[in-house]
Amino acid sequence: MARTTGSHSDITGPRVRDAALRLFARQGYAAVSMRQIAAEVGVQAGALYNYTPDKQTLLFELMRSHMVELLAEAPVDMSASPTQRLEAFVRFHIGFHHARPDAVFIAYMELRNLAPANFTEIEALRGKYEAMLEGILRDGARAGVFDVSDAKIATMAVIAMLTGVTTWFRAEGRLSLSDVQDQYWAMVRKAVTA
Amino acid sequence: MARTTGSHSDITGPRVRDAALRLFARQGYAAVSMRQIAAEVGVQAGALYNYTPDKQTLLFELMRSHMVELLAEAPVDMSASPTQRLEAFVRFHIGFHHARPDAVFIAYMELRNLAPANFTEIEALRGKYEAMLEGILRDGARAGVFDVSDAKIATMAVIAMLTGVTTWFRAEGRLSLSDVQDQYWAMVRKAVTA
DNA sequence: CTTGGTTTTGAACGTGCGTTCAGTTAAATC
DNA sequence: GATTTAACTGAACGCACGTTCAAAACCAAG
Repeated sequence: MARTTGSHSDITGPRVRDAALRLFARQGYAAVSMRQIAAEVGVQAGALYNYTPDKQTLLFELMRSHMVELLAEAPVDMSASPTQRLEAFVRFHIGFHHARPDAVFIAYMELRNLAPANFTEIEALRGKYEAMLEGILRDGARAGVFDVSDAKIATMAVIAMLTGVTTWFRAEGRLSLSDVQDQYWAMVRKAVTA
Repeated sequence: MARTTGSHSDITGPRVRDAALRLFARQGYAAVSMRQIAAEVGVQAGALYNYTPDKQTLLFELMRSHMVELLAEAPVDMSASPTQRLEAFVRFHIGFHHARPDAVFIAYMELRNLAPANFTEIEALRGKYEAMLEGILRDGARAGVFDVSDAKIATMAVIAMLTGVTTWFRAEGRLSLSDVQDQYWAMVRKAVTA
């Protein structure tokens, strides 16, 4: 057996995913060719097929790993109060998404380019994440500290609001990340508080 | 001069735009071919070029007419109180966007597929619309009825929240359009009120 | 029925697509 | 240094793309 360590694939593999992530986010999945990704990495198009069975799977894996990471890092502290849990969620969501603008863009924009089976799987992961927020809102409503007449609607409203940050916020600008987190938390808190 | 009335172009033109709107929204601009649009209309691909100089302009005109219509119909009543104006804006935004899900989808998802000059023009129109909301929030903050530490952030937050409705709301579901408008208005009101 | 302009067809253009694969290169092991 | 095998090249496959255009079809007016 030859070349098990120091293999180029340890380097090229991540570079393929990085290039695909960036290009898909900037131009859209359908508008990016395998040759473009290959050129970005510095190989020929054929070499990409050492790292993905096809273009569709490349997109799917990018989205899946993003969602898995999101779920793994989301704060879960059931001993905290609903208000504390909601604040942690809001700050986490903004911070996590801000650190991965390309992945966020893809996860929200390229759903329609997923093959049906892949779409189902990504949607299930997204559903889990939304359920975390919905649970917080329901617990708070039951405890009387939140006033949300429909937890599902409030969940969608808060997530849309938070995710929107990635469309305009740039850290070089007028505001710091924690400024933005503070202000969004203030708005969310007021919106749901009884 | 022959065939000035009863001309087919009066029929085919709108049908081309309708088909393009629907297909672009469902599959994305880059993933839709001119032949697909033509097939939907029932003509050959070449015939489309009687109605648009090229595919890019077809997308641009769809987006532009959507934004122009949005600006034309947005409520402007400077004699009303900031709270009343904000409520009218919230209800209008949800209602207008709900009636045009395909156009909304395109206007928010296909910006990156616009040629630079076209992008600039669409962004200018969007900026005008956002300025309407920002003006309401600033007026309310000046009058002391709103508490928004940064009107720009609040504008982006509210618009993202409202636009998110189109991603999940279907009128056949559990909730009516006015249910949704009521609940979003309740959340927005609480979020910005002093 | 003829005329004349509008609308559409159908074929063609060059280009780039995703993917495959035989062959080449290069590095780790013996 | 020979062997082994992972990694990559470069060419090719059939296909679909946006766009063009001469010719045909069509229809209202004269």
